[in-house]
Amino acid sequence: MKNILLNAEQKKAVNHINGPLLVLAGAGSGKTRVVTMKIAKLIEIGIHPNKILALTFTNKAANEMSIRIKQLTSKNVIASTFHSLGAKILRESINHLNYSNNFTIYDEEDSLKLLKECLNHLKLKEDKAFLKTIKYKIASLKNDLKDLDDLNCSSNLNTNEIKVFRLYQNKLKTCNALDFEDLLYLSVKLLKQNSKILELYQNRWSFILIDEYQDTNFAQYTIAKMLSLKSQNICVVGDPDQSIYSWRGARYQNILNFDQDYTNATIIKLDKNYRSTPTILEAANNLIKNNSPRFEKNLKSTIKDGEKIKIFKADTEKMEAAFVVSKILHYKSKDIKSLKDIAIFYRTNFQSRIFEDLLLENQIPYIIYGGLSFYQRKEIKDILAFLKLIISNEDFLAFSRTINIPKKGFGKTTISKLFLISEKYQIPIIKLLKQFSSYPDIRLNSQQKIALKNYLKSIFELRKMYSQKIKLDKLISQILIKMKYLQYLKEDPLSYEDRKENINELITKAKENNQSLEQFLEDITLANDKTQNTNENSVKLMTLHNSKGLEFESVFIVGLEEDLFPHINSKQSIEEIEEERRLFYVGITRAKKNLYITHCLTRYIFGGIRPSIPSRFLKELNETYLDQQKDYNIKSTSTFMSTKTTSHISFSNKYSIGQIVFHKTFGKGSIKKIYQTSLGETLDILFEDSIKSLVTKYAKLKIIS
DNA sequence: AATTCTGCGTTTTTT
DNA sequence: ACGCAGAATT
Repeated sequence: MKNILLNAEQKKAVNHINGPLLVLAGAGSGKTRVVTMKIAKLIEIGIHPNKILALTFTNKAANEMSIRIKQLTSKNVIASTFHSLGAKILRESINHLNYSNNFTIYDEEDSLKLLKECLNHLKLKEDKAFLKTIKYKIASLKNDLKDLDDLNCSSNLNTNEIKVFRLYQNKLKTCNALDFEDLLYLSVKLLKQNSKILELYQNRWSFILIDEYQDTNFAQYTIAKMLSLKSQNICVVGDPDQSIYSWRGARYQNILNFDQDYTNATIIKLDKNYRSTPTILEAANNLIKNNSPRFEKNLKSTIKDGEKIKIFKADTEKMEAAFVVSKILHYKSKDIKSLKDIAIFYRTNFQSRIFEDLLLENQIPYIIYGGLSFYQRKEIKDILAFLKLIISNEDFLAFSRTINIPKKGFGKTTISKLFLISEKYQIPIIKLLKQFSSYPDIRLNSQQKIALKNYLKSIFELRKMYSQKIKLDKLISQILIKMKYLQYLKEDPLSYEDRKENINELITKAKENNQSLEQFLEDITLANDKTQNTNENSVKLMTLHNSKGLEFESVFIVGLEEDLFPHINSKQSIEEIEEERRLFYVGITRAKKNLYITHCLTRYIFGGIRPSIPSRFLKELNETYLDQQKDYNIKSTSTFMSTKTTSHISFSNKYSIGQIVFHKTFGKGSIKKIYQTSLGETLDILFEDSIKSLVTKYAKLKIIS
């Protein structure tokens, strides 16, 4: 054990074996290190790896932890999110709750669609605001473990909302599906209801470690509590000042009350920061003091002081991006920093676009973390829906998504009616349709009848192939053929190339997959792999929320404007403002050496230019740590501003063979062939490892030489 | 009843 | 600028 690399407090935490332990760890104090080293220690003293359960908040964190533990001990330890843990427990044991073990998991979009179906069913207006509220309320009730049966007295739901909740829960069951919250809610229900099962899991994991404990909600807190009740070996690590998920039910009180929840708890504070310069850290400490009451920390840097924090006031969001990109170009051109050490953080996803444009113009590789995930794309979800139908008779949403692909006269009304009939007879939707002629209330026109028969025929052919153990990637290719999916995509030529490319990527991922189809689908729903390409040496773009747990040499936090950050929807209460402030605190403390903070005087938003007021948080940063940037290298900006205009200039002779072009995902490539297709001018381009055919009017290309 | 058209409102953060 | 829900059209 390389305890030598740990300080006294860290060692204490690592060497604490039995009994509840709370590690209050400030930003950059090496908390994840402590968790991984502690696990290594447990294995070293002879605890079987299977007995250890490490819980994290994101899949990325879970994966990283597994990898680090593997490196340290060459053993596999289960590191997962609470949601994956829930899925695992329920997959094994949900039959005790009268559910089927082969349930599917509905993501946010699916769950909203089902909720819409409920409103329809109850003849309630499909009002967007209402939909959002009810979704939020249902999620909150589940996260707070409120029982559906005593809703009337305890909840703030009106009678209509209660009806919707009931119906929604019923429909989920009809579809043999669970939503995200169910994974936690039903896990608790199961563990509470069945002491044998509880004991089974208590015995399975006798050491539980939880990272980012300040972000646990009541359901997660309860799962942890129940599972560790017997062994009492629970170690939680976190920082109340980094609690940024209260809108998802997180309660930072969980970490503050730990010593009351677990008697004999040992508390260890880590207050040495190994990440940031004193300037950055002091500024962050100062800022967070505006929140009260807090658990006072005295986080001290261990590094020699560094540059001041650079503040830049831009006229427009374009200038803001230009400033950031000019700084990055500066670092790049002088080889001062590698691109992978640079990150840009923003409050909302839509802010990323302008940075993307400018980075692309300047041939700076970048990766966006988060945003619309690959698996949330329409075409991917379509294919996944077909896959779901291969293994499910019940999944109504999968049916509803696919029945009209390609268009065959099935509209919303007909589809909803079919669902109601299937509910009425309590027969799974696919089974019902297979013999629709024996149900007089299924009224279809002759075109629909033929189309439905063909659709089902294809589904059953696919099922047959599946039962004959066809490879997953081949199965997807078969879906494309049988369902005429690519032809369907061509109906929208503007998006065709992109979507086809995404499907190819899905096929590639399927090829690498060695697990069951069920597991593949579950992983995709829960794991939400959002990384787009693998170029390590690229600038990272992400929301502040996504930045938690990461660190970078140089960080740009952009858009420090009232109503954007703090966000306009988070200004109702002091609590919300304080959470926004914690979010800023998280962002600041990600920076190791250089921190830039920018804001604009005007911003183009909702299709119009609006004046922006500097964020209140800027005033909360102590002047002594700041350096106002007056100007920046305009020269480089104007260059790329002009290239932007030239890129709009005409097409005919724009490209020639042998030219080098740059593409966001594929990188640099040379043009091998130019020809016309039905979609217009098309180029075959040789990229690093492959030749791609790209249609010039759709693919974003930049000519390099 | 489905598809096509059009004008309106919309954008917080994520498992 | 975009998507989506109602209106107009088939």
